[in-house]
Amino acid sequence: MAEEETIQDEQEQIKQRREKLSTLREEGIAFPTDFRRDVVAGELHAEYGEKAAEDLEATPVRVKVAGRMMTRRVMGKASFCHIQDMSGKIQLYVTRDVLPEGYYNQQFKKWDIGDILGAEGILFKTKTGELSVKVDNIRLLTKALRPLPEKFHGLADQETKYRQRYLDLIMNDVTRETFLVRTRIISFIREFLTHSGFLEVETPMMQAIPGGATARPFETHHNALDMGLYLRIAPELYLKRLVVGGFENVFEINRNFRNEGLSTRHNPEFTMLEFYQAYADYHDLMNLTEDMLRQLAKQVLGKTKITYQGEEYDFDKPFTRMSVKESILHYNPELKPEDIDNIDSACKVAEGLKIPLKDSYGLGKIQIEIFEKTVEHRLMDPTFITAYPVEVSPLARRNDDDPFVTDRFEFFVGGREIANGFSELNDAEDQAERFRKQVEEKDAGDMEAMHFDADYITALEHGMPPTAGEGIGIDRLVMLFTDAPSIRDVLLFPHMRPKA
RNA sequence: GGGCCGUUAGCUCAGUCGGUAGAGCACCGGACUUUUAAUCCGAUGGUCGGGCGUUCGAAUCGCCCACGGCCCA
Repeated sequence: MAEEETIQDEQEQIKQRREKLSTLREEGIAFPTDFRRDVVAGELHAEYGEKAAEDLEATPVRVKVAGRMMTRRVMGKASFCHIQDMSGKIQLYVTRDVLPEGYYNQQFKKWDIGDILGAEGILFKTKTGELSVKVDNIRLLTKALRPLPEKFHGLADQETKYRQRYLDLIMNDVTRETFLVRTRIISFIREFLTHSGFLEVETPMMQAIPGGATARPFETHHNALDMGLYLRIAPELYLKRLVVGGFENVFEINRNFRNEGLSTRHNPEFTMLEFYQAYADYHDLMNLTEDMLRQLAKQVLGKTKITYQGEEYDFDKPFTRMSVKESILHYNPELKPEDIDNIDSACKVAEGLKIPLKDSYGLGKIQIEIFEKTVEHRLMDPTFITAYPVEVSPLARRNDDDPFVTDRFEFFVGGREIANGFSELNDAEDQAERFRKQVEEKDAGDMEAMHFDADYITALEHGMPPTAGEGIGIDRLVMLFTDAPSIRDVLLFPHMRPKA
């Protein structure tokens, strides 16, 4: 059966390449490991790209390069090819007469596009001025058995780009650049927070009680302990335990898991930055966020006007700040404050907007439904929305002047939520009461409602200093900065259904 | 979950009214010592996503399924 599949799988080109490999095996070591390069393509272009042909001739530079052969143009006794390494491409000029007798025809010409080569030679410029290596020693380091996608159109099929990301990375510069930017963003944030006095930590990915967010968790099982465990939906409660423990400023950049549907904005596992700062409040975090994102744009993209899907967002001008209620009234000018101030009129507004309501919804939840329906997608330039109702903020500190809302904000760009932060609820008794409310909702059938985490309450009872905390969705931030329409474009290996 | 679109050679794509499947690139053979989508000559390559049905005959029409994309909930 397996044999049958193999035969089916064997395309003509793969067969030919297997035969070439078989010959290589007979001739010696088919997969050598002893070649060492001394430079990568990007360094060569940076250092010698601007040099005149005469200068390169006057002081010969000898280099060893390696990479995947991406193109080849054979013209009788001479050939050009490009090899690609992590930093870019460099052209090789290979001629028959400087190689050992028979090597050019019997070896080099039998290699295929996609094979991985090591080459040694002198830098020079071609007639058209392209920096190239005049090769006098070249070896096949790895035989590729499968052909690459077509050189001109590259790899366009979305599904293959996601399922075989390595092909996408080989063929598409834009894809490579996207993931380089992703890494630069994460590096910048790590350095920014570290330099601001935050300590990077790691907290459990497997939790007995999944806390810190309202979402359905993945469940797993620990065999030796014979107990159920959950993949975390957020690190929040553990990070705040660390604040109780005296690690006053901490951050973690790591994966969260949520057992929900997939979309252009949702992947079951996604990367989150969470950070906590003691002796600070949510205003301090809004300021920090604004500062960090502005610097991030400058440093990573070299500009503060970001183009996303044809729209431009300015990170240079001060970010807008308004409350949930203000934003609802601002984007629904026909509404008066009293229309959303009590549950009966708010229900009418929601019904007018065709928002399905549940009996369990209080005024706060209804306001948020109205906000999500009429405001969220219109928050284009960077905007902080503040004063979220207590009802939808079970871990946030109650506002001193208006106990209906919390000292909380969310941050939006391009109509999408990027961050969520608040002054932390460090009143253990209030927190216990909020957990009880959540458990009631869970018992009433809300699969996303929180568990009661007694251990966390105990931690709070030991005293957590006044603290503000925030989470930033790294994937959505990367989407924004790389102009990616789907979260799958910024995840190296996005979740896919099994193919067959 | 619903709607729309897509799935044809290794890759990128055509395929008319239902009548035995096409191109470019890649690959194979040949020519060629500054090419860069190299060029020129010649040849090979197909489970048309899967299944069922309609039909003398299906890549094409119908139904079901799978996977993907976009939009909506």
